[in-house]
This record gives sequence, structure tokens and C-alpha cells, in this order.
Amino acid sequence: MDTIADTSRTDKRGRDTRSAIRKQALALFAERGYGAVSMRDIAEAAGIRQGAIYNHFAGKQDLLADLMISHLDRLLAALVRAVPAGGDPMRRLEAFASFHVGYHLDQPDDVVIADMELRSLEAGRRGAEVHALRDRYAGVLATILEDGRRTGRFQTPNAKVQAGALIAMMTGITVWSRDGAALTREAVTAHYVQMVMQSVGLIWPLGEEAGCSTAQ
Amino acid sequence: MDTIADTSRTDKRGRDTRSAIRKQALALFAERGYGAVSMRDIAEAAGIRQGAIYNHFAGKQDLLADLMISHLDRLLAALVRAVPAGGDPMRRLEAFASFHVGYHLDQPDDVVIADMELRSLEAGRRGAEVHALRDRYAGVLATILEDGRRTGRFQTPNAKVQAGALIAMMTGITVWSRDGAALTREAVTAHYVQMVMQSVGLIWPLGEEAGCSTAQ
DNA sequence: GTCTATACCCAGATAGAC
DNA sequence: GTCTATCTGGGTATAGAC
Repeated sequence: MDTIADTSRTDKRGRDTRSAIRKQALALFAERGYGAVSMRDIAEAAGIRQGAIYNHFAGKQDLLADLMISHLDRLLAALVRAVPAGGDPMRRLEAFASFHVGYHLDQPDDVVIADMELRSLEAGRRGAEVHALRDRYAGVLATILEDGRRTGRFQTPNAKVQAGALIAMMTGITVWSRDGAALTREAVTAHYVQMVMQSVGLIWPLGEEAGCSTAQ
Repeated sequence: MDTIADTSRTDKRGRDTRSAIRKQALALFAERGYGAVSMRDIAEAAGIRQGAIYNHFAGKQDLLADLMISHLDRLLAALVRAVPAGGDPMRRLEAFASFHVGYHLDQPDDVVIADMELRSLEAGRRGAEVHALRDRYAGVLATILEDGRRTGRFQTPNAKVQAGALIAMMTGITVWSRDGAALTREAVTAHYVQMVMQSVGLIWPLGEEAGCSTAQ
């Protein structure tokens, strides 16, 4: 059930088979979905034979869990760097939205797997770990919203519900951004940040004359 | 490739096999995902043998396409009844949000299939039809947002982007509402409507302190 | 229309030589 | 660690009796 080896890097010939498997599996799962990809497909893309995958991963499920968990670990680590733990909820919300959108634009394959293939991940220890990591991520946003609500800055009915709603909204980016976005990265980010900030009742962008919003 | 018969209702013994197949397939696809459900599973749930399904559907793909298209047809018909074609964009946006949330709470299985199993639907005539119906639905919302933006009532950067974002947000309901919602139907609807209305820069609920763009 | 039986294929995983 | 070869099981779809 578990990963065979966690530390392998390049072998004598300078090729890192384990990394190649992960990379190709990620791309194929994201493109076709877990169920539609065979171990033979992955092996071929990685330049090896099917049986050799089992020298690096215990099975297809192990491979999927490995991809999800390593993605979520990186996501959470990057989140901590990008969003301050305390301070003005408005600034933290802006930072969160900006970070989330940027990350999804940069790593659409990782993200789409962690979102769409949850049902493909069989229950068990790894599955619980994945869910726990996802909950931690959503919890960061929920805390920001709750802080804003409690101090009267945000107009939000329920921090947990809204956290789920906003994450769903921003994650939907991957659905349409994959096929040739007509918008620049900055424009997309600005749009989503504006929607998020307005959704908690803020006037956005800031500095629009004493409380009243007008289109620019 | 096509459906065998479109009009069958109950047979002599009062049993409608075709409807039973559709009903069970819908529930199973929604629960486990298309790829994880076999024709044998569906047949067993419907109380027949596996081969008998092919008297009603040309294959598994045909069954999936049938479920998606009939769902989208019903969704669009209900949308037309619930949301007026013209008039105040604010009222139409409120009606759209309220309708969408209510429909997703009522028919989570239909909705989750049409959203999550798009990748399982092979390209072709039926696939194109599904995408066209989905585009029509999103187009209704985009038109509302554009009307509001043009007349200066909504603060929205890009009607098409925001339409996609709001639909993704509201559709995410199915993810968490399936396991014992702690909120009443009315509370969930009110929360989401509020988030949608605020996300276009409106003060919501109406009648909160004068001076800002609450427009009638 | 439904049944039983089966053709046919492809999946994930394993064994053992090198 | 990788290869070839194979085991084992499951899938969709079809054939033909009733």
C-alpha cells in the first residue's frame, strides 16, 4: 500500500525514473482522469515498461495518493508564506484570494487532480490524510472570514459556508483557463480578487469615494 | 450509438425497465463515478440481467449522454420558468441565484453527473450537444450580468468570467450538501443569494443604510 | 424483452531472468 | 532496477434460446 521509496533521485545514468513516473502520471490523470489512464499509458509516457512502475510505487492507488498529498503539502506551505497569520482580515483575504488564483493558474494539473479525483481515491489512511489537508486549507480561509465577520468588517452570513463557496468559485478557474485564456494573468487575478472582496460586502477596489461604488 | 427507443413507458406487467435503468444508473454514477460503475452493477440495481440493458440503450456511453441531456433539458426549461427574460437585472440575478441553488439542493445527482463526468463523455454529436446546453445556461447568467454592468448597477469586471465563477461557486453546494447539511434549505439559499448579490457590488439584503448603490 | 452463455479485450499486479 | 512473460479478474458487448 505504501510508497516503495521516498528518497530516490537520479540513478547512475542521470535519469530519475520515479520523478518521470510522477510527472507523466500527473499530466495524464489531469487530462483524461484517473480511471481512463492505465499503468501501461504511464509507463510508456515515462519511457519504461509497465512492470517497472512497481519498483517505485506499490500500485495505482499509491501513485494517486502520492500525487495528491505532495501537491497539498506544497500548496499549504506556499499558503503560509503568502498569507500572514494575523492582522487586518481585509488584507489577509486579499492575499488569500490572490494567492489561490495565482497558484491555480500556475499548477492547474496538480489542482485539478486534487479536486476532481477525490472519488477515485479509495478510503483509508492516505484518503483521510488528503481530506485533512484539504480541511486545513479551507480552515485558513474560514478563519479569515470569521475574524472579519466578528469585527464587523465583513458582511458574511456564515464563515464556513462562505469559505467553501469562495474556494469552489476560485477553483473553477481550472475549468476554463486550460484552453487558451484570452485574459492576462493579472486581469484574471484582479477580477477574482474583486469578486471575493465584494462578496463579503466590501467596496472594491479601495479608495472609491466615501462608501459608494461606481464603475471605473 | 443512439438510444434504442425514446418513448417506452410501462410494459404489460406495469414495470418500466427503461426508467428503472436510468434511475439506478443516475444514482450509481453520482455516488461512485462513471468509470467505477459497471453495466452489471446497474442491471443488478434495476432488477434485470446485464445483457438486457442493451435492449434499451446502445451502450454505456449512450446511457451517460442520455442522462446528461435529459437533465440539462429539464434544467433549462425550469430556468426559463423561474427567471424572467427581461426587466431589472438585480431582480433577475436574485431569481437566477435562488433558482440555481434550489435546483442543486433538489437534484444533486443529476447535477453532479453533468458537472463531474464531462470528461467521461466521449467527444461526438452527443458531447457537443451537452456542451451547447451548458453554454446556453451560463449564457443566461452572463446576459443578466452584462445588462447590470452596462446600466451601471453592477460592479463587475467581466460578465463572462463572473458568470463562470458564480456558477462554479453555487454548484459547489453539491460537494458538501450531500452529507447531512446542518442548515435549512432556506438558510442555504439566503446565504448564497447574499454572496452572489454582494459579489456584483450590491448592498444586501436591501434596505441597509441609504446612500449607496441600492437602486430601488 | 429477458434470459444464459460467451466472445473478446484490457486492466492491475506478479514472477523470475538478467 | 528493468525487462519479458504471464496470471487473474473484470469490463463491454453480442448471440441465440425462450
